[in-house]
Formats: sequence, structure tokens, C-alpha cells
Amino acid sequence: MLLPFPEPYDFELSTERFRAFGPDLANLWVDGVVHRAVGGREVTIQAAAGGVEVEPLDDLTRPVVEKLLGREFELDPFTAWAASQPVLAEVVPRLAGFRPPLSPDPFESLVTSITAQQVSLHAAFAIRSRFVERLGTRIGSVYAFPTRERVAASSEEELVSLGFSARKAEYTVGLARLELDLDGLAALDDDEVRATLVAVRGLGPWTAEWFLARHLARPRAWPAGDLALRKAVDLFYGLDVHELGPRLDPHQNLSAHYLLTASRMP
DNA sequence: ACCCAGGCATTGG
DNA sequence: CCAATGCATGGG
Repeated sequence: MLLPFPEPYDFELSTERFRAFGPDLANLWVDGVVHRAVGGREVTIQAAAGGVEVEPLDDLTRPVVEKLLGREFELDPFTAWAASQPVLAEVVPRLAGFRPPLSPDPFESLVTSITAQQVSLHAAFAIRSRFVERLGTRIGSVYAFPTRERVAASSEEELVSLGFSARKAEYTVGLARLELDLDGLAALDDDEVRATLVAVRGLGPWTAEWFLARHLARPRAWPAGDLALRKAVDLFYGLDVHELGPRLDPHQNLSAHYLLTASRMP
């Protein structure tokens, strides 16, 4: 069934992140089709005229797919603004129809970031794949990302056996067991979310900012500590990432995604 | 055999 | 309060 998206929308380009650094077992891309477990069922998503074809599409799967594909981003104001900006006036049209994917679940978003701290994304994807395979539930051809309950019940040694450092294993299990309403973070403003997350062991400024950007889709999220973003900003602008941030206000999040994606286009 | 990669907490000055 | 250090894996 068709889930309409505002034009333009380039599904292939937008889902590039699900395959750019190795297979993502929780967001599995196979031959132009994205597979994702939702509520114990396998959902398939593929490009279609006027939007994406989603099977099955119902009240349970629709909000997850909309979140996953970043349907909440308002691209028109961004592209109109970008047209008058240095660098972005060139970069954004080259990625016409790019809509950053989001992490539909807060726990998944945070654990994904912990696994990606410091190491290359290739290494992070490999480690995370083993984690998803071991602690997640297989639903057809895809895996449901491990639940918070399942991770809370697992041991740090088990995660270490999958390639987590002892520290990251401790952070991940600790987060799962922590008494903190992760869904409730959506009700807080940006600075409150930052303060709450940074107070959690293992979650620093970088992780908090990517949570704002990739889970909450906050327009002003700007992961200035991100190594790849620093390099992209230096490449395109010859500027320090902290200098550029305020100039992009209030479009930092989409700008960051476009710059990062553009920086790895051939 | 190195060295670096989309951080973070800990330790030592 | 800032600088230095260890961390585990994958790719070059």
C-alpha cells in the first residue's frame, strides 16, 4: 500500500546509510527493499511513485515507517533557505530528494551511538550486527533490534564476547537497567535533553546531539564533536565546525545530514 | 606490524 | 580546570 511522501523524495539516496558501512540487520536493505521488524511483524518498504510502498501498512506500522524515513522533516523551507547559502546552494540540489532516516526507538538510537563512539562506522556496524543477531529476535529476513528488557537481562561479558569494549558493555547494560523514561525525553526542549543524557554514564555530548538529530529530529541539532562532520565542514567550507553552526540556524540538523552524505558521494 | 576511525570516563598535573 | 591515556574492532 502506498505511503505518500512530499516530492521530491529519493528513496535509494535516503536509505544509503543502511548499507554504506556494511549490512544493518535491523534495517536490512536487499535489492532496493528495506526490511524492518515492527511489532513482531516484518515490514517491507520500497520506492514507489508519489512515496513508498509499505507492506503491511496499518495503524501500527505507519508511524514507525514515517519515523524511520524521516517523514517529519520539512524539506521545503530547508531547500528554499539553502538556495541562498554558500556551499549548500551547490550541495543540496545534488542530493535532491534526500530525507535523512531516523531511529524510531530511543533505546535503539542510544545503543547505536554507543557502539559507534570512537571507532570507524565499519567496525561499529560489524559489532552491532553481532549484537542484533545475538540479542534481537529474528522476524523473517530481518531482526528486531534488541529490546531494553533483553539487554537489561544480559551480562556485560556477553557483550564483550561480541566485540564491545568492557566500557561500552558496561554503558550499554547500565543504560538498559537505568530507571529513565526514554520516551519521555521527547517532551523536553533541546537543552533539557542534552543535560539529561549527558548525566548518564557513557552518554556524552556527541551521543546526546545525535539523539536530538537522529531520533528527535530537532532542527537545531548540530553534532559539532563528530569527526566526520568536522572533516566535511573543513572540506566544504574551510571552517571550524563550531564557527559554522550558528550560521546555519535554525537548519543545523538537515545541513549536517546533507554535508555528511555529500562528503561520501563519489 | 602498524595507524586511524562519526567518544567517553578516568587519572594526573 | 586542561592534557594525557586506555579502549576493541575493521580497513588501509
